Amino acid sequence: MITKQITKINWYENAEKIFIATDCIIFGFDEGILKLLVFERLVNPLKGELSLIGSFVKPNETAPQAAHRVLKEITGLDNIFMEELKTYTEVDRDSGARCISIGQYALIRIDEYDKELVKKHGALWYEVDKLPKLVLDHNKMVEDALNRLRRKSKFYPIGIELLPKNFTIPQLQNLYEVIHQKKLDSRNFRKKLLSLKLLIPLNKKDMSGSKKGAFLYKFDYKKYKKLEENGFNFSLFK
Amino acid sequence: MITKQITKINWYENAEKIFIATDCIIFGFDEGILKLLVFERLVNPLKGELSLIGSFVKPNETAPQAAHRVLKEITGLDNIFMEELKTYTEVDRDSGARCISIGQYALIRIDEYDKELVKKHGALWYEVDKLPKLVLDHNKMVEDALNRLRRKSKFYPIGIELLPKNFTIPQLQNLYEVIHQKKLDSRNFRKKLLSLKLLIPLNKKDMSGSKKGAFLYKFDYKKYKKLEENGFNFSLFK
DNA sequence: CCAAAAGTGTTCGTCGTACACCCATGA
DNA sequence: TCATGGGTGTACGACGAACACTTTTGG
Repeated sequence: MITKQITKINWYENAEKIFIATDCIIFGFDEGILKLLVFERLVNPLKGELSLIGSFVKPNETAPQAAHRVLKEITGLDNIFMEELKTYTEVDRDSGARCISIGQYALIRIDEYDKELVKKHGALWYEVDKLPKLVLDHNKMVEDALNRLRRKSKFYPIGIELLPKNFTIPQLQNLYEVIHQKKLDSRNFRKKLLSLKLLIPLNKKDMSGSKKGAFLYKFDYKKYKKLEENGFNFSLFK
Repeated sequence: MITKQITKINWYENAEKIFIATDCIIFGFDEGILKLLVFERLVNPLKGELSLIGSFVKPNETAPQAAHRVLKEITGLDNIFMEELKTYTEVDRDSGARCISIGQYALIRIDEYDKELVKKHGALWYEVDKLPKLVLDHNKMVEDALNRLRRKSKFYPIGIELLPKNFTIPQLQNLYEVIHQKKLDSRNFRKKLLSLKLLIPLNKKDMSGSKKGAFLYKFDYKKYKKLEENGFNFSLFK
């Protein structure tokens, strides 16, 4: 027993600990434009430079917990859609110290977040295709997250997370067109979408987008979940 | 400048370093069975128990480098297909110390690895559906990796990495049937596969699987790469 | 000669795609 | 009344799915 304990101590003593951070790639969809929430650093190091919102992972929390903690702090939102992207482990990615980062991308509903809080923390929305230089490897993280968003939204209804809970079909089409940088035929889009029977009609119109107004729907998450378990693919175009 | 330096030091001093490991979920395909390479621990801690093959990430290497290092050590192989799966960051996942792990799954060609080396390191192949209890959260890692393999192999030709470089169409079909736990129609499978024009015929037969023998092919990686850049999906069934 | 796996074509239905007009409304 | 975006139907082609028999050869 004593031997085992000693060996165990040696086992860990042979290794070196490393700083571990998590960075959030936060997307929002505002007036037909895909945007990213970045952060003007209020403190050193790198004060004044732009970066993703991140944090060290603390000894008593998991990486997702750390990410949700900072997201809550800055947007006021719980229950944000967030998913691990990948780790960034280059030896010299952070000149200050050896530090690996777990990239996590988040999709937030632009009508829900706390605008005061965001402003207070020096966070700003940038259009994804007009991004400034960010610190360290953060631009690469954004690029990776965009690719993931594009690929994943082809087969999973994660785009819905970027729209208000009640949304119209033209809004969703517009979102898909922006994400995939491609015009879609509205008749085919609508037909395919409705054939999935995953939208619950609210029989109310949203009048903000046009004079005629467009019917509002909400997504049937429960039904989708059941379908997904049987290998169903949510795909709206090829 | 001095101020900045001091602030910077404080920035990192507020954080705590953590042990960081990487674990490899190594799949192989042998005689129609999907297998996993596990490791009987030769040293403490947990001597004698079964685990995935892993290592701490050293101060001077990235996580993929660490994974390739241990894979080379144990199988003798370079250039193994390997991809990050996800991180495992539960606070108490390792009772010995706070330690997060980056799971990476690997696909190896069962005809290529160094059997002597593997034996020497106490590594053993287990059928994936007859897995024993592994240490820590390693069974969860395997489950996650299997799900990834199933999903990803539907749209990307990663299954090829599990077959010898020269393989037959029935071999590939068999692999797909095993991965996706589903019988496929050989006529439709063959037709679809050949229509992609991604197999280079070798005009040689493999006689090991039947009396008649089956023609050998190799995969046209170059051609696939070009197609993939244009959004092409390698998919052999629904 | 026979068992066992490899290889080959056709039919049918579904789904993706292309395409043009009317509707409702606020200004 | 007109400009703007919302909503609807049809025809065609491609592709996935179902399905049965012949070929080869080692034993």
